[in-house]
Amino acid sequence: MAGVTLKTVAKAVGVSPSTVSNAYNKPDQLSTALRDRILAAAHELGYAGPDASARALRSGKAGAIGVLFTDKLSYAFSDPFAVGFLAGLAEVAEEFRTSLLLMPVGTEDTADSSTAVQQAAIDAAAIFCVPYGHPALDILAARGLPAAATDPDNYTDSWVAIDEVAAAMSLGEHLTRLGHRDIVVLVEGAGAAGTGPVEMRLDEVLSGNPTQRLEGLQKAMPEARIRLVSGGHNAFNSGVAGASWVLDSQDRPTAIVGLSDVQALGAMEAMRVRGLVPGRDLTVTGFDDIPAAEQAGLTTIHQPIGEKGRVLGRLLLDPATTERQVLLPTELVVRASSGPAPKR
Amino acid sequence: MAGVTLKTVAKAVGVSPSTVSNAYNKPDQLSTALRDRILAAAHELGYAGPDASARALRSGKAGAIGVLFTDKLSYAFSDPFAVGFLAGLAEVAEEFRTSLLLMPVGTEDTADSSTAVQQAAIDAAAIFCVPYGHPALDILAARGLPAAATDPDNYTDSWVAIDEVAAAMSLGEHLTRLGHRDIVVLVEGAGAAGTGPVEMRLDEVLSGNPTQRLEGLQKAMPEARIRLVSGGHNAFNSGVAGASWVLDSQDRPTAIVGLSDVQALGAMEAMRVRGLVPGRDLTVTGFDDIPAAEQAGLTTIHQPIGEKGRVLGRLLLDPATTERQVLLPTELVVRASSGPAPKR
DNA sequence: TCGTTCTTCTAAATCGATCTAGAAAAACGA
DNA sequence: TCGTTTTTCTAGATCGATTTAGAAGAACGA
Repeated sequence: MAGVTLKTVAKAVGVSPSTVSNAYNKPDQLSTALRDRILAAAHELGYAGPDASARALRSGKAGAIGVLFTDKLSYAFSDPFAVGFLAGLAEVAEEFRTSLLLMPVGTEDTADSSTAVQQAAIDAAAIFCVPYGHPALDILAARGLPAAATDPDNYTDSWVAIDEVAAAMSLGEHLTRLGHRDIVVLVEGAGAAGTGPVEMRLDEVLSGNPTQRLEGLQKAMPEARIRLVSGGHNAFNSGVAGASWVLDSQDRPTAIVGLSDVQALGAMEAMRVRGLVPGRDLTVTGFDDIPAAEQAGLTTIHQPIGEKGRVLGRLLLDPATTERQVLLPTELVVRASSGPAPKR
Repeated sequence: MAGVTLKTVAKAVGVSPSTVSNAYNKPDQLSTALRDRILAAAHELGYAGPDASARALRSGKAGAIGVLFTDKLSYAFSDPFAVGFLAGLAEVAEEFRTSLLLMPVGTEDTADSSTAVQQAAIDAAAIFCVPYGHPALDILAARGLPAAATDPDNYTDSWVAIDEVAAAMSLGEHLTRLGHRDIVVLVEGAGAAGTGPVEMRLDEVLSGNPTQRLEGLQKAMPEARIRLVSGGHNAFNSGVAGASWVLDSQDRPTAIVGLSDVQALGAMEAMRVRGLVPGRDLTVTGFDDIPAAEQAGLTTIHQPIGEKGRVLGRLLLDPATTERQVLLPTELVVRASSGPAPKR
């Protein structure tokens, strides 16, 4: 069973290894009769076709693109935004007969993160929300693989993104129009588990999307008091925790802005538990417009999540795509969760 | 930049290729001084470390496990059950420093499905809800890779599953107790897109989970009239479509049983649109207990979704795991969507 | 001082295919 | 019939590393 290679088959049939290889890869390079004979012999010997690693080595094509995540891989699947993005990417990958290799790169640890990125047999890499300066990016760069990112501030010049600042501004303007002058922003915190929600300073916020979204908010609400609170990493529960902490404090804002929809949905849940109605008692807004946002009636910034994945896929796989940098449109979607600030 | 290999580095430093290889893989096989010199030279030359394909070929380890899906890859991400399973699998994969290679295998087309399964450089395969007899499984078998499945009736003797029949029976008994004698089961249909919902015969239902769940239902409800309806593949929209068709028909059942939660949730949506209240006007039940089921108040069969992935991961990666076949527990979770059948 | 054991390093084989260049045979045109 | 093209097949180099067995030198104990 084991140890059956091209050579074994070649010897059995009485042809050269090259011919057997051709039987699999270039059917028009040999007569049909011989090809059938080879395939039959291969089947009989239990030969499963050319070895993947060997083929990858020789031909230089791995038939897979890697997807880099900062977070643990398990988070990736719990985050609807990531899931939507992956679905889009997968669609294009399928089209090009390419598999998707998911690679967690850890948050900061160089030694660990390197292994996956270094050892992976891939043709190209999709960089999904990995902050600038992450060690894995250097490793990737060293490999010289084509890469495309979901942020313009990444090391590669291929990316698909949205205008985060402008999007956040339109949200900020919406809040301003509604009269909000005192808001709390739920951000993703570095905070270790168990420490509970904490108030953060602007400079503590990691780079990437969050910073730009904050920047946009501040620009659009220059007169507002903006506080930052983190309930943990980017997840529903963190939103619940962060918002609960805010709601139970002596100093409630008039609006809670989740920097992602999942956090905002968590905030809505925290309100529900306390008998508060989003949009009436307190305004809650999100970011991204994941499917659940619509059902929950969450005011948020819509961005074409699946399309982001699809465009990135084409950036990596489709030679016909000449554009290297794609900016997708966003739109403020006003739903029931936002309402006028109560008079003071 | 390109063409920098182990040899290049070796020549530059003036050592043998083996030594450079050891510098990366067996640091204790050479002096620290030399190792540093090698690594420095490598960095300077822009060498990104041992080539993944070559390493995989020589050492026989790809550092990845493949995940086989029947459906299109993009569906995998839209299905909460799949997502939960993947999250669990990913957790274990991470632990073992292994990446996940997602491989769609198409529904039936041999030629197409083979490519991914054949070309993938993987150490083992996770077979996720791929029906028995699927051509990709034969290809996989021929490769002689370790494999584990989410169904006991698959070709490999490693699997993690639930007792589908028993689980379905407990659901059937629940419905019987509530007085239901006329039910419609929403099944996944082969139906091409655009054909609209159709009534199906039992023998038209594909093998695997669905058949067993139906079997359990029938066993527990011998006197009931059980009809099968398909609104398409396994998705929310299909549930909406199938249920709408049923609700608008002249011959409404007293209960709609989704063979998966997403279908059941679709059915609830179809009811909502029509002003019907699940549990009062009509009973709706699901299967799997995905997160959304709890929020929606859906009566369903709970199964440990994430754990299923974790166990499968250990089956494939953890040499310490001796068990080959794991049966996970299930539980009927009664929520608001099921209620007594109206008196006739 | 001499054999013995470590440590450090290397030569050459090997993993399993694909590719290039070209030979042998068959088909073709005039 | 003879050169020319096309079809069919092959030899041998090559992709880039890892591995095995062992050499050279250093350290060690008695």
